[in-house]
Amino acid sequence: MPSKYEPRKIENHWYNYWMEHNYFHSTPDNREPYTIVIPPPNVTGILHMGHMLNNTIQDVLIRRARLMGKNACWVPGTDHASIATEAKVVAKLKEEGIEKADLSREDFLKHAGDWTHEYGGVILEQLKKLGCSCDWERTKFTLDDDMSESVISAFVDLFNKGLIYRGYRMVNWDPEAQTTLSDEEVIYEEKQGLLYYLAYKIEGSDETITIATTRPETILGDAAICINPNDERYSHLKGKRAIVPICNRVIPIIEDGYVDVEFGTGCLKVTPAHDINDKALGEKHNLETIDIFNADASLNSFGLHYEGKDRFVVRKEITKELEESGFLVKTEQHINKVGTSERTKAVIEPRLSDQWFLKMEDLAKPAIKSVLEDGEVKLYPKKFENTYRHWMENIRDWNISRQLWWGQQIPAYYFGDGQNDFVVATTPEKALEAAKIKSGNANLSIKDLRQDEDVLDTWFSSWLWPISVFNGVLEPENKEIEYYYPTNDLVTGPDILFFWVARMVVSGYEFRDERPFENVYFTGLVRDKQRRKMSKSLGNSPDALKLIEDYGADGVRVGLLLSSAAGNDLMFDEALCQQGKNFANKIWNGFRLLKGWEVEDLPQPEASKLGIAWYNAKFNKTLEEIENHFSKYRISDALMAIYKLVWDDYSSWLLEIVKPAYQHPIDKISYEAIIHIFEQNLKLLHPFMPFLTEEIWQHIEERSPEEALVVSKWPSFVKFEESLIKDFDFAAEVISGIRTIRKEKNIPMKEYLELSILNGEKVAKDWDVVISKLTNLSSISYVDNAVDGALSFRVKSNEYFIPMSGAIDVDAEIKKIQEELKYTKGFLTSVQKKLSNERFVNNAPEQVIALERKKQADAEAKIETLEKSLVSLT
RNA sequence: GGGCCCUUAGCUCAGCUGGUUCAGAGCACCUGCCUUACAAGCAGGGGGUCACUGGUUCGAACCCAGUAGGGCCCACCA
Repeated sequence: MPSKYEPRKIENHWYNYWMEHNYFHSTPDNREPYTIVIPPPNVTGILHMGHMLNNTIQDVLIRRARLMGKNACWVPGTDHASIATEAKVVAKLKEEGIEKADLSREDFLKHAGDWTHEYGGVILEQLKKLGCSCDWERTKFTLDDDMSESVISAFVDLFNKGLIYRGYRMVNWDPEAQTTLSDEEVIYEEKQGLLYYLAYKIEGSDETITIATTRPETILGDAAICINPNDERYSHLKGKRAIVPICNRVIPIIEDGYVDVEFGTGCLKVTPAHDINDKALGEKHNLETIDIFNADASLNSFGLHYEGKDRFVVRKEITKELEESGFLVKTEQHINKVGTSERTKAVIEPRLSDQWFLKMEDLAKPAIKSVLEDGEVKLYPKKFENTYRHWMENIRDWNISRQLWWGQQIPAYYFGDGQNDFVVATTPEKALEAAKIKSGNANLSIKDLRQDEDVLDTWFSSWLWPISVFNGVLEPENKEIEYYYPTNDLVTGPDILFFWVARMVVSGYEFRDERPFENVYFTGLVRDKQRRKMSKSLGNSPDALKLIEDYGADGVRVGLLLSSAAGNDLMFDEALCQQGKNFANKIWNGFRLLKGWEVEDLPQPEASKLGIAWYNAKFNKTLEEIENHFSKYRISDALMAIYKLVWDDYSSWLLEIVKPAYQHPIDKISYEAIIHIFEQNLKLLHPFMPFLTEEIWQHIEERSPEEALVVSKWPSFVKFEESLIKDFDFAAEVISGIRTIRKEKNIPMKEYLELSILNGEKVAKDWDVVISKLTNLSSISYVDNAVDGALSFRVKSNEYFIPMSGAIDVDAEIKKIQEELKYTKGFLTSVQKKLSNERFVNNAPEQVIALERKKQADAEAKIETLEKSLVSLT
């Protein structure tokens, strides 16, 4: 057996083994279900650190649930990610010299489908490398036929309920992807820009009026100049008209309290087509709306000689022209917030267009109540409830249409040119039926129907995910959905709280009248050591598969989990994976030790018996802690508790206690107990380190497939004697004291020491055998007086002596004791002060007072011991 | 502009209901060990005015107020 654990050799083997025996597959049965739906990654994405963290946590939860005898079901899948994927496909086609505009919708979808086939699902294969125990037979893709049908059916349902409407609104336009975006998909960034002061001539006079704008290129779409009615500087201009520079259009000067007299010059230009506020002003004052942009945000014919040029190019050029013709008064530095597309990074343009919206206000109500009042859905960490509340209570209608092809096409069918000449139906056939009725024209045919060109927002499919993966939209009463829904835990990043989590809660109540999940665990962002976000452009994101190669999947899992409290960002450092790998190796070697033992029918040494009894107590105490951590989703704390249990308590203490002398056999009773203990440890470790633990488990003895660790049983808590742990801790202090003396005096381990013990701390002497074994003592004796010519140390009020041949530095001993004495006296004083404070004695709970009394007694006893020693030394 | 959160050892973070010797853990660091499971290891050790100021309390890392610094979310001010 190699002395180093070699993960590469065994990981694939065990993953295949688990798959062959179908351990990850779940079907409804009598057991309690435990369900997680994966946050579906982009179908063409590759595994990054965020996925690794996120899915490791899910796997820990699901594997633990499986061990606890629940029917664990983890549904994997991918998301079609319409904007991102379509953008990638468009770019790829462009490279091949094909323009999207030259393709038919069908051809484009075929290209996109092929692309998805080629790259899609890579990420799922990578999850397998990480050890994720998903039920792969259930793998879903948000564009699968049944998933799409669910989406369409949900759309029709909401439309029929009057919750979906079509509206001509100002929306966020991504000129690069040439689609609208929801408000959530727009990211505002502060950018240093300029505030341009432009002078407009007043009609029929030489006077000018100066406005301030950040967007001089939009003057060609101006519909008015607006002043504050209370602003006396401009009151003489009321009712007059101004002339827009360059295009020389005459526009009214209007008044509105909206204008802030403090900002800029106190008057502004109104461009209803290109600003949401201006649009409101335009409607209020009945202004003309002049859209000067094309879909790609280049100027159209209203742009005159700038037609065809991008808005940012025009901004520069028009500034120059305005300057040359004297309209530009001045410019000022100005920081403004610029909206950019989450996906393409393009600067967003507000744009008026026909879009589909979902009314959110009423839908949000049960979702607000559920999370914030009833606690039916719990967020971890809790602080996200505030964010959730704020968004939900100020929710706005959701723009669900996208001007893309890659996605579910909106099931609206137009039969005429009028505003209302359309019907909504799940299929063209049904649409035709409806259209015949609505139009009153029984001769309509399918050919007369035009389906809406737009597709639905990707999130409009993923918000149904926990329901649709179990076909709960199309068949609301099927066995699967009734069994698995509501799911238990959701693990995801806080960045999609609004996009996805909140909307799933909404859809859960709308479509099933029930929460979609009980607990939401938000992971933090994975950052690099310098706290920078991991990103492709920075190149600071390590290659996930390479990490698994280098440290083993278990090592990486442990590394990621060790320092990632829920909701806290994780500063990733490969050293963490190294720690995980070291831990794996530690466990591996613990196993090698057991394997090397020869077992015989011998009487069990007292030390082993005690050690084992103690460890069992310690194990159960730790198990209690672990359960507590899990119940609060403190996954890294749970792991750390196991880490210390296995490394410190099991390896460093227990194994040393029971380890037989070199080339001696171990007694059978101890051996069997240790094997059992080791197996219990492996069970606790399994959710975190599935590969290593299964490998060892199967090496301990021959196991049938049913006996695999992955489907074994999580240890159940057994009551334990606290006193065992206390006694051990005391003994451990004594051992540590002796080791310190060995170290200070450079006494090799091989050399025997004698130990004399003075005094009466009521400590079980049983542990003497353990102390003796771990510190190599030739004898232990109890004495009534301090021992001369010995080094000493104290634990509580016990004093320990180790006689030394050769000179003892008495002065040093005295000094040491005096220091301890000083400290203890100081401590005693503080305790006494507390106890003599009447208000403390009267107000503090009895327990606390009793404890202080105990502290006092302990300190007094210790002082007595110390003083006696001093006397005997001097 | 509004809201939320954070500041504890060199680093990353626990510290749950104010009260156990409460000032902790892991890593890093220092010292000594190739001791026959493991140097990816063993044993031992150092290290913090709990951001600052004030208040409440018998008692504060923990509660309250303010100050400084950091972060996140939301919002249409040209």
